[in-house]
Amino acid sequence: MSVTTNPKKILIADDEPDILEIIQYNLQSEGHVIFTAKNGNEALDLAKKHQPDLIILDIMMPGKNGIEVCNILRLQPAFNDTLIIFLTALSDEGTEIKGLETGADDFLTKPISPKVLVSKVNALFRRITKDDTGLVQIGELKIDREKYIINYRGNDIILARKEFELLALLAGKPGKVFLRNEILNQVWGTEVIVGDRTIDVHIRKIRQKLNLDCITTVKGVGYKFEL
Amino acid sequence: MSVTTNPKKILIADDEPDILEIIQYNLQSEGHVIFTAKNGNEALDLAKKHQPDLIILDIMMPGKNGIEVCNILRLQPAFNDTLIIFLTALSDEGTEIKGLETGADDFLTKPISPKVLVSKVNALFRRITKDDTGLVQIGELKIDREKYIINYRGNDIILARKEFELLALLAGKPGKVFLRNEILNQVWGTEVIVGDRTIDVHIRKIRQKLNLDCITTVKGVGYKFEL
DNA sequence: CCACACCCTTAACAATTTGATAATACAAAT
DNA sequence: ATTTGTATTATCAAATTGTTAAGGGTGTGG
Repeated sequence: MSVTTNPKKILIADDEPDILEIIQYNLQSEGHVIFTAKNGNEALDLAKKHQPDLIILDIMMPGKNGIEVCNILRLQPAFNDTLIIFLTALSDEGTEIKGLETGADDFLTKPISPKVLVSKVNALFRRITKDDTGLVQIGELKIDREKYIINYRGNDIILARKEFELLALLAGKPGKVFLRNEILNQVWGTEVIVGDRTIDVHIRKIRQKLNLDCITTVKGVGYKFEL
Repeated sequence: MSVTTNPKKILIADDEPDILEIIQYNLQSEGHVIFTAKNGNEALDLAKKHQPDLIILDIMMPGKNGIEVCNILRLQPAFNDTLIIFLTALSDEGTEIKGLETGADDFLTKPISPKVLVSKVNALFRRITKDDTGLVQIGELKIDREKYIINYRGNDIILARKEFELLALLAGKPGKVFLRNEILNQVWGTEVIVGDRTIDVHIRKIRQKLNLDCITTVKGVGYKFEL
């Protein structure tokens, strides 16, 4: 269970203290900030006050129930981007659909599995947080697969396609020695056949352009990336 | 069952024809465009070809299973924004968590309830569909998607439809390199087939009309927008 | 209905960049 | 010294993109 690098504000509303506690504990372990409410009205107050990124709402609560709360929130533009997950004891399809159509983003049925809860929460955050998964960083070297850019100490370095793919491959697993065969398969594909010296030449160009001793030759085996 | 105003491309992969058909039927009724695959490899091919907005993957499939397919897709920047839902017969918590951590956005367990399926799909689309204010601004460049108008430093610039769509696409994610394939799919659609030089010509016209060095060529890969 | 303007695509050729290879030099191990 | 494996460099062919002009299609105003 890793600590999230990007902590979020999460509001949990449920009338059962046990549930509240177990959810709170597990999401706090992920590094998030938790607020708890015991009923619908309290949830609304806290939501307005703290503008959480995610609200976990039990459907069955005294006072306003979860769906009512969700409806009220969704009417306010301020909560357009707020994620909402419903919680319910009933594995009732009708309720579930109603909840989703009300504007919820997901649904959890009790009994709750803490691991599933955490996974779902992370999945939702991953989607709305624009964390470019195409970005790899090793020390001061950044590799952005999406932008096709290598950046070292703030300087952009232009690599040709094969060079880029080769470096991206090696840097993807720093320390791992890639056999020449592996490299050929990954970068050139299994169809193409190229001569023995081709890889060397590209490695040389990368070393030259990066002007950085980061690719080590393992004689008779292959190459590895290391800072 | 409302018809969606914003049709999406959805790829479904499952080895059971019945499941395939029932999902296809229900999502088609919502107005979406459906592609189907019978196994993992076929799914990968179709995904590359059509760049769907959502992929529904059965976990248990001959050849490559759903999780493998997901892993492969998530490594490619072009599929960063593609939604992925897993499908499985086992209500196996371990598998579910593994799937979500692989980069899936949601999870459905068989037997599938068509209504829940549709609700979940809609919930996901609702969340990611950009709040199309129709107005995008990058630096001193304003793009009004509704009025089809480009404005740079106060001067309106008239672009033809294709030119506009092309620029709007690139400018939608500044810095990101769009593969020629991606561009073709987004601007021309998957049906139309145009020659190799068509994109270049439009790019040239945009560069000319904007008289601004904002579109960079990444040889062998594609184009990107940057101010 | 015609003339005109404009959009999209394509063909043809120019310009550029890339990637593979050969030839040669170097280094370490046997 | 010889063998094995890698580094370096220059060179050339292939791949990719840029540019221009031309033709078909569509719409508009007279």
